[in-house]
Amino acid sequence: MVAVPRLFLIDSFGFIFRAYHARARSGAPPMRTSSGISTEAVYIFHNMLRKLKTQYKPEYLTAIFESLGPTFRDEAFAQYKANRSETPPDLLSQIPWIRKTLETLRIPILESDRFEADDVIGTLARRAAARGLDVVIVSSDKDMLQLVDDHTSMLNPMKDDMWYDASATEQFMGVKPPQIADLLALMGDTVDNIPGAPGIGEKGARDLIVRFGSVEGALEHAAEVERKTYRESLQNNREQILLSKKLATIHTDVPVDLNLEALAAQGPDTEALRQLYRTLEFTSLLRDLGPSQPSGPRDYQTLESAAFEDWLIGLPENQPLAIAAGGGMGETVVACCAARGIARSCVRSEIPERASVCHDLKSLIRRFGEARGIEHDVLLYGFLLCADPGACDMTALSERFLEESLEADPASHADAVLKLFCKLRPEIETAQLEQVYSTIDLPLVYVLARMEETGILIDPRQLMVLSGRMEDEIARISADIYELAGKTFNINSPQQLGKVLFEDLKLPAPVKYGKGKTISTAAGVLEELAAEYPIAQKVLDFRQLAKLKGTYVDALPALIDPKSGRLHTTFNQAGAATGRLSSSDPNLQNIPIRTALGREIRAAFVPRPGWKLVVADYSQIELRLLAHMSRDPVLVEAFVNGEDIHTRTAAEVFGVPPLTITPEQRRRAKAVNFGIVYGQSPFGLAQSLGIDRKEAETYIRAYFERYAGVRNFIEETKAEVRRTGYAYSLMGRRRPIPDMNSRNFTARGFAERTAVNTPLQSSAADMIKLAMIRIDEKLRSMQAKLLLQVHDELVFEAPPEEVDRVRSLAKQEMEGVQKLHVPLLVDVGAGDNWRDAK
DNA sequence: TCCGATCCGTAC
DNA sequence: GACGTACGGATCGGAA
Repeated sequence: MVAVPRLFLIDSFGFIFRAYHARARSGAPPMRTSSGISTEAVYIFHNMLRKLKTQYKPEYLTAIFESLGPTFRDEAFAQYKANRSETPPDLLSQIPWIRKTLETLRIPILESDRFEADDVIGTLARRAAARGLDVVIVSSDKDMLQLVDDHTSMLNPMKDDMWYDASATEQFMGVKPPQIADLLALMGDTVDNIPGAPGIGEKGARDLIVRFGSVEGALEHAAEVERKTYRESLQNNREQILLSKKLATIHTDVPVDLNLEALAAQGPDTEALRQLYRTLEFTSLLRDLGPSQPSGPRDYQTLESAAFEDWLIGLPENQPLAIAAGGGMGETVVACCAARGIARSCVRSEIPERASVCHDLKSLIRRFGEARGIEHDVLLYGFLLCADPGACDMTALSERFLEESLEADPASHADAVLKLFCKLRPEIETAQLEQVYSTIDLPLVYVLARMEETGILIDPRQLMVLSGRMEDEIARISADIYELAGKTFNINSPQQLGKVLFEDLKLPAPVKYGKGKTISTAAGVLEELAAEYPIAQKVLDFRQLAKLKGTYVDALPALIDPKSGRLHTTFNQAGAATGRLSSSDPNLQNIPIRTALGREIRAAFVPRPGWKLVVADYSQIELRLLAHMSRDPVLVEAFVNGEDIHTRTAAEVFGVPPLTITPEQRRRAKAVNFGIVYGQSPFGLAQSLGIDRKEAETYIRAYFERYAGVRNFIEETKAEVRRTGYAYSLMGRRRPIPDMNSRNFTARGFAERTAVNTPLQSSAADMIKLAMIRIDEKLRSMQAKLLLQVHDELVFEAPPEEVDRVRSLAKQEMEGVQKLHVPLLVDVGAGDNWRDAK
């Protein structure tokens, strides 16, 4: 006997909903990638599909969806089965991935924006059966069983691949398949919002349908029903019951075509599948696929200038052109990629105006002076999506998003840049990150490029003098330490130092040993010993001097660019997970300020001769953002009234009038405020204040009693991040926080603190970036220059006649950058060096 | 000889 | 274990 070909009809949303809710009910934490994409439903759905294909080898199959295009998000999908609780965002966000999965598995999607999936399935089932096919409905919805007949069966993948033919259906439901709508009409279905007959449950409904054959039969013979509640329910709810049957009945005659050729089973697109697994971090599936083909551009030519130019000119108008630069500064190779696999390279010293896509626009601008036409920077795209500073160089982006290792030549780079653009740009749009990109990150590139190019002047002679003095002091302190230790050793080696202090000299070792083999000699440990053991204080003094000398006093002069005579840092826009900038080579965001010696170093940062440095810094920006986001009345009031926030906190926590607050009380309140922003624990606060945990606990308790709005904000923020997997800034920048549901106590605690801190730090970062863009715009018509950004501070250089304008411009733009529920305050100062300008 | 891990300390 | 975000210097030990 020749087997009849089979058509599998997959009830996609029904399966997805049930799979998702089964997991949610189980209380298991949601499955996410390290970048925060929810993947649980995708994974389950994918596995179901794969099993379906391998186990049953259907000749034809298709996945039915409810609706078409982007509207399904807002309308059809959200309202799918009105009684279902609102679609959780982490399920909604998986729908595009599920569709992508179907595409890569080459399973055709059928959807209709006008008819319910049930009706489409019903209609297709009947039409296929009429053409002599066997139909298998893949669903976990018992409503579907009404479609079962001699040619149509149902497979429930949620229930261990239970098969339902006509007899199994009758056994399972207690009625024949055509009677299932009748059964549901009486018993109702809360999930599908079918009211049913009040007072008649599953058992009663089954008995009635078996006895009378149908809803209509039961209604007609209602008077014969012995049980009073049933009888009256039938008699009194006639309309509702008939409506229920209408709702429960699946239509088999909606106008959809059955195009069998389009539904023929095909093998998956293996390369796309590999990429998908990579993105979704389905590592075991990835392994099953085996190794990928290495891929550079297939068509790669090196051209002479003229031919290269001709090629560029010949490219279609709106085709994206990716660019990458290679070679040393002397011989610069520019490679362009116009379409996948097609790259041309040429030795040139400028960026073609035609180029529109790159990786790290700022470095191109620094290198070539200009890069006019570039609108897309895949470095920034990648970072906006994953907020992982370690994942955004070309190598990491290729690994992470393209599933391939990157080859070294510029043409392969250009090729990969284009591929990344094609992949990341749509993700930026679906993640609603386009706004942040176009209003903040992209325009900031040009501002930062100018700042780096300008650089800042330091006075090396001042530092040389300082270096000599420190050298002497270090020698003296070293001698003292060796004297006290009774031998010489390398004080810079924590290992040797620990042995000397805690083994040779037998100082009381810290309770907490270092994680590894060494005993901690950290400052906190030494501080506790300093009062009793002079050597501990000496080591602290040594450390401070050695640190400042090595890291700043001696290092900075060596980094002066001989061409400009200035220091040119690199600002990394993808350097901090919160969206803050980072600075390196040299890092000018950690120049000392706290100690007198440190301030000496700061004093070596000077304006060009005759000019002034102007410094503008936000006062308490993160606490103000906390006030804004939490709307805590006490915190808001304090800022609105322009109070000293730490004094006010002290007054609240200690329960006394602000005027009676002692400096020590204020100090403690300040630590509490810091702790709040960083997600404090009693232990951390105790540590930072040198008090015991109990006392720290009483402060925290008192704080949250007085600032209940802050406590609510913290709890709500954590809940939100737990639910969505992301922390967001006010501007919509996001950071995946994957560990909120970790079973690992430490990892979860860390995630929770990050979840609270990130919205504050990210929003502050976005705000100062926006202010920089606006200020830079106005500075274009002036001589003054923006030189540095240090998270909440901007440093300018201005000729004397522009100092006042720069001061007021900075203050105005920074304070007015964003309207909050509390005022923003910016302090401005000017002076002959960085220390004195503050 | 180089490179990464570790410890430590600087900034906001 | 324990308070967020970075960068970098010095040491140390293993790999090349």
